[in-house]
Amino acid sequence: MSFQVNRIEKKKAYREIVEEVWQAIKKHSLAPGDKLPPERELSHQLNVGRPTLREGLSVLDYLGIVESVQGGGYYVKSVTHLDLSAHLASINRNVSPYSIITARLTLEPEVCKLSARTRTEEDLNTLAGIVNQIKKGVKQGIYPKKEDRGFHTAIADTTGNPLLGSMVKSLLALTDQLVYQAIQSTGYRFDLRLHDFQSDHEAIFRAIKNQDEKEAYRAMRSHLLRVKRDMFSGWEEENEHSST
Amino acid sequence: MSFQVNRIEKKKAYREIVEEVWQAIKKHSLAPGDKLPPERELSHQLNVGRPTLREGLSVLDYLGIVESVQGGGYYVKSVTHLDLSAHLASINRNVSPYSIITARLTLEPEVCKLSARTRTEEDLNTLAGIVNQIKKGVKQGIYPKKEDRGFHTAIADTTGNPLLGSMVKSLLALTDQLVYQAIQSTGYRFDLRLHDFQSDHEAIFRAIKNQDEKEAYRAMRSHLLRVKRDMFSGWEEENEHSST
DNA sequence: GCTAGTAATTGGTAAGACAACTTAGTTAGC
DNA sequence: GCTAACTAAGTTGTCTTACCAATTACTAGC
Repeated sequence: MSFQVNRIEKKKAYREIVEEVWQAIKKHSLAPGDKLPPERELSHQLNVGRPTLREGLSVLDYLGIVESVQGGGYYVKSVTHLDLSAHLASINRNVSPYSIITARLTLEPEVCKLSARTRTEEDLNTLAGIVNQIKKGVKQGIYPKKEDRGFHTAIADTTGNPLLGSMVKSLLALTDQLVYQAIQSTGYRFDLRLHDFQSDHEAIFRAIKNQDEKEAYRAMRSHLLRVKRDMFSGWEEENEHSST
Repeated sequence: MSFQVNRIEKKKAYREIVEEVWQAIKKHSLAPGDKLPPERELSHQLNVGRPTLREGLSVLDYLGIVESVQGGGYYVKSVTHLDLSAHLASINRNVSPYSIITARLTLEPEVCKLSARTRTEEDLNTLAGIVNQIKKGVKQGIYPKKEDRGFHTAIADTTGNPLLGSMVKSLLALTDQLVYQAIQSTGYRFDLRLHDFQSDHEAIFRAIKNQDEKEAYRAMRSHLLRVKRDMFSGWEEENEHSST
């Protein structure tokens, strides 16, 4: 056997473009909302042809990292994570509301438990703020959806694990998308009992604050079970079996 | 408020190409390993220019759904899930081996527990086959990596939940990638005690077979903890803190 | 079986027509 | 005078055709 050489991998140009732009965003050289240079200029800067540049930008566009508006330019979208699930759902028909809530039930209680162990005092402040905003919203009789999502993602972030954060966020994005679809196509209305909803969140927060792992797990699980119940109340429960 | 109209969305051509090809794969008109028509021909069939077609194919290539080899053609890769994590890792520096194993520890025991509840007799046969192959490999003193991965993904699949399957598979793909990187750059060698490794798998299988949810959780957790220990033995444990 | 040459195919570039948006300037109405 | 609506020119993304380079697959000849 001859000596081993590392395979020289000539990266495709479009991949380098994807990484280049992504890195610029990661390094905050490009902030959400920023405008990228025009195609003609950028292709010259990167020393690639315009069609090649467009291959890279198409990937970023498809992934939801940038947005192109004809005549306007390319704009950096605000992404805090790589949301793969969103377009997975648009293509994969096997993803049902039931499978989403089951996945959340599998993942989030454990994440919550981990959060109770790893959360810092600073994390606690963030969470407290969100819980307060939720309380305010509920008082006005509205469902503070944005804050709800924020609460769940904030917990995932307190674990300091980017993978867990990404997974939880993707599942939440999927939830939004599918629920929205259901409302659009069937007029289905998701009836949430706001009061329980709020006390659930407070219980979860309290457990994380007290670093009570067991209770954190239990509280999150019980919360999601309630959401699941509310989602499927009056619905055919056969969904359970068509969730392959 | 006036009547509601659906926004007329003029889809970008490349997006239609992505969905068209993806659908063909989903419908099994295109099986893994199949060769796509040449760019020029396909672009003619789809009635688009070649650079436009390439934008779509680039997305599919980046997502790992197809593979292009220069001079060879485009081939459909065998994807059972959308493996986004691989690219996430190549771009996101925050993903450390530690965060991967932590994510696995968070997710897989719960998945295993769920599997104990939902597995069918057929699933059991599949798992038994894999366990047997692992035993065979261990007997020969080799680490049956492929079978190991197969075991974990098979368990995820028995839950019947495509999201859980996708998440577990992505984490496994990430593991492979990062471990490979570590070996390449530092000469690091991952020393696994094969015997324990095998008995772990048998214990997990037994628990799932007996539908013992609690034991399934415990067995998987203990298995992953062992893997974690073996991975980091002799390594600076400070990794724990740089896993943001 | 091996090799060398040829065809097929992807990788990448260049230039241009077109469509949609932006901007600035102009006009109409108050 | 001031604002709002229209207009026209410039900017920018969208997509096409055409061309060459690099790599792989194939075939003929030995």
